[in-house]
Amino acid sequence: MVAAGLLKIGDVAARSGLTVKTIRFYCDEGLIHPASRSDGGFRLFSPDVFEELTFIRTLRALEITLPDVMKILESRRSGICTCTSLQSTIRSKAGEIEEKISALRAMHIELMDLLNDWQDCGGQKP
Amino acid sequence: MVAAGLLKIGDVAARSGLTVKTIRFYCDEGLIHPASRSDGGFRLFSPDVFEELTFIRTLRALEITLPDVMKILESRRSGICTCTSLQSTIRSKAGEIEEKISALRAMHIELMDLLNDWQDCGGQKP
DNA sequence: CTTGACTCTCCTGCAAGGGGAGAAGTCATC
DNA sequence: GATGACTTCTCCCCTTGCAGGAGAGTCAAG
Repeated sequence: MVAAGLLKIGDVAARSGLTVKTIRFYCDEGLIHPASRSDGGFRLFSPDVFEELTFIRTLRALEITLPDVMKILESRRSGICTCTSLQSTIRSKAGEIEEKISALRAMHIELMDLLNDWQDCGGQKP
Repeated sequence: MVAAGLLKIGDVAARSGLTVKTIRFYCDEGLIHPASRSDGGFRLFSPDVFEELTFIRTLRALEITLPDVMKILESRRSGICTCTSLQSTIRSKAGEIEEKISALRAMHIELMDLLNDWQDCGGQKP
């Protein structure tokens, strides 16, 4: 063990449910930062990273883009209240989700209509 | 005009609502085929292409992938009844859409809960 | 014949990572 | 201290469905 309490990327991946690739990618993108590096160059993470990764996962599940996630994380870290921007981001996402839901509903109805029309196809070319 | 009744890619784009880039891309991918080429190499399309492009747009709006779209188009062109494969494709897409809708609903509820929890933030760091 | 609009092919890039190569680090054991 | 198994490192290419641009060639009109 290189340092007490610090975790290697594989441990972080296993406990967070994300892949090593993804965590490395988030580091490269500046979303998270390893607490330090081992002498050999291994990324070493503080356990605090799990809270951040959970936060990131939540935002990503809402299809918030990585640049937006980064902005929110930076605000959060800087101690500036992100309530307003976060709320507006989330509110707009909620709106997008509503739109998507109705678009999908319309699609679903259209699909069902299509299937009904073809019930009696009988092997003919459509 | 190089040939009577044939359209250049720009005309097809303008009337179909797709971009020139997209049409060229569909040609490259083999989804559609120009009726011929001009001596200088311009793609020339029969007006029949609009029907196919409309069909493609419908399938794409359902988020059916281009390879799947191509399969369906090929079956359609070959005269083989595509009812079965088309129906199964569409049925699975309908299933996916249902899943997406419920996932989005869950997200939406989660978002609303989040927003409600933050009603009384009062400028504090979350 | 020239001009301007259109089109050609080829290359690069996007989101959000995944896959793999080849080299190097780490840890436990002998 | 050396070995062997496992992990991690960086670097590069792949994905989907196009968009953007470079540089060159084509078309139709004046």
